[in-house]
Amino acid sequence: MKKHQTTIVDIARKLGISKSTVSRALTGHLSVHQQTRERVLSLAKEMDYEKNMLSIGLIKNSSQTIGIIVPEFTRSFFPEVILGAQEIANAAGYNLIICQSEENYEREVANAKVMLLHQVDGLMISMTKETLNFDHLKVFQRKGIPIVFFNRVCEEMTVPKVVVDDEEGAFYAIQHLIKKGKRKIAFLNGPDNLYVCKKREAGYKNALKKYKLPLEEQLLLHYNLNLESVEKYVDYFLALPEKPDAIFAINDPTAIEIMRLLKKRKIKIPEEIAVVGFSNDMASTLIEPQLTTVEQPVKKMGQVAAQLLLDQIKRNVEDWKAQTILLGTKLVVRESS
Amino acid sequence: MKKHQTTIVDIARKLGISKSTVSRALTGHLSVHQQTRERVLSLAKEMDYEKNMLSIGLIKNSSQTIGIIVPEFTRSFFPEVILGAQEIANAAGYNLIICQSEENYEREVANAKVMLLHQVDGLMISMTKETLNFDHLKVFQRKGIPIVFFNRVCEEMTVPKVVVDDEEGAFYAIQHLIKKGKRKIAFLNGPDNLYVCKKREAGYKNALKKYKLPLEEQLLLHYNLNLESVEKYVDYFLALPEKPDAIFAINDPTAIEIMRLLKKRKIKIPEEIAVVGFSNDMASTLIEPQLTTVEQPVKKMGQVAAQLLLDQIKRNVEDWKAQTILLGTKLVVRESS
DNA sequence: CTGTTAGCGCATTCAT
DNA sequence: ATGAATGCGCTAACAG
Repeated sequence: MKKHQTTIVDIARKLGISKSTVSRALTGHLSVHQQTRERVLSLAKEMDYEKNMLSIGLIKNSSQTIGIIVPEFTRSFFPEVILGAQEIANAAGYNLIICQSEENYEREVANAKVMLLHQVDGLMISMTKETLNFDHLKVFQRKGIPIVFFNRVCEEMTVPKVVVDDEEGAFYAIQHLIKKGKRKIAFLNGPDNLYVCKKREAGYKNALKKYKLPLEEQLLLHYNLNLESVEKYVDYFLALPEKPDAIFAINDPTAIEIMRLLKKRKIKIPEEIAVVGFSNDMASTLIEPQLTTVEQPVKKMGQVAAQLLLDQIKRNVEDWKAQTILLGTKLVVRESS
Repeated sequence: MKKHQTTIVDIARKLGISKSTVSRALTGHLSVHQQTRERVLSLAKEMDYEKNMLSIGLIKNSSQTIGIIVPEFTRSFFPEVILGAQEIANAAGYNLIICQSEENYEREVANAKVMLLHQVDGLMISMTKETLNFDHLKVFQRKGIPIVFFNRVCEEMTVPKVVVDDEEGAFYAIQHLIKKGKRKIAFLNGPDNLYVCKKREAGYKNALKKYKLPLEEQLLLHYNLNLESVEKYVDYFLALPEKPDAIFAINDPTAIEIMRLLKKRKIKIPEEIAVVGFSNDMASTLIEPQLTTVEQPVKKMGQVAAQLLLDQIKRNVEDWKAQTILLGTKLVVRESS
């Protein structure tokens, strides 16, 4: 049980003045006698006084917090996004409540509820891979609480979104492989309800088309992002009458797993099969051969999303703008291709 | 600007009843007419009503949130601790406010203030490597808000702490190297104001002593955990008249950096120099050779710390118990030793 | 079973 | 320059 916390009333009583004056002194109001102000400030410090944001939030109808919901943060991607968001939010006097949905729709719904309970002033979210119903997010719009999507965005909601230019990133990755002489380029994609997956698939197809390579169905596979199931897809590729000479993976963990499996099967990378990932995780320089991958401006994504959110927070609902920001990618060529 | 949010008064007015009844219906109080309850619940849903935790917190003198301050979470360690903490906290109806101090004392102080402002019911913290003054944390004790330290703990504060048994972990790591025939075992340690570093150093010394190996000053170095400076320590080791035949690193990132540098210098691992890390980061299986390291029960650390905190929250200040929990480690032998 | 009243900590408006 | 009064949204004690 928490103790009684020092309040402005406690300070007022000790000083024999009214709580209004204490409040004014504490908030830096001009019309307070210099001496009074000093007495208040010094006593406040002595009594370990801290403002109570709950009560201020109640008055201001604002908690000065921003909610962030991410699928996970055991990999480096989301933590870095959060880092960027925190930078911007803190500078504007906002704090973050972070929740992990753990790729679970029910948890995401629960998280959204938590955000509402805590009166967040805005929400940043990257959805789970299984989220198909968006009622839990539409509530925010109805309530006039702005939402910004990042990375995993919702197509059917017209709110600001921040994504990397996945299509372009994938295009350059495939183009790079083609220029390296690869002709049978497989793509182990993620689930096709995810926007990023659709976009990267579009980039993949565009590149094949531009270089007049056939789009072969058996080379374009979708999987559920569960690393344990990568093996069966790799084996499928290897069992094809004409093996692929390159594999493009939907993300770095997938690419790294593919490389591990190929190495286990004594297949030379990149000579026999080249591998390219997406996202430039820290791990991509640690493995051998080092992974060629598409770098995303991850921290910037957090910064941009947070800034968009802060902009919306200041505006009236009617003035909300639903832009989608595309952040550029960069192909980092290493040894795996 | 956020819209007006539906309140119990809005519901009460529409239904022509008092707000107390609405409140009772919403909190599941028994003494509410079945029909009234249903009308309230259905209208609440229709109007997107959500409770306002700010006002409840104000009444209950509790925000139902727990604060967590960590130095960073770009590496997998802290995120996983948080994962464990969140599991326990959520189950008990608490939410998390997470702040990163970014290894910066000033930020840590600012973070602590944020926690106070937001009326957290308890604080979990792993300090920055430069924190030497603890006034910003002692305030919590004075205010009756419990603190639990984990990983990077404060020796001079008598509060619950959760750490892995660093001494034992280091001991087994060194013992393992000795049994592999290594005799000149270097230790690249972190700053010696950190408790973990002291403990691992103790384990290192104990092992040498037990196996009657001399403690050589030039083989025991302290560095500031900034990976960029690892190179100069490695070069120092390599320039010794008698090179070490093994290097024990304070953590996995350090070990991995050491391996990178050794490989660059064409030194065979583990034949010429073995390397052992500490923490079993995800990356340790990705590099070649795979890293031998001391595994810590990271998620469990978060769970235990959160549970200790919840226990304290329930208690009166006088009944707080300051135990230090030691979590066991496990040596994971791989190819680097 | 329900309504009335008070109060959580604070900012703010209206007095003085 | 200061005090008194009001209200943010809600729960709870008290009164019917």
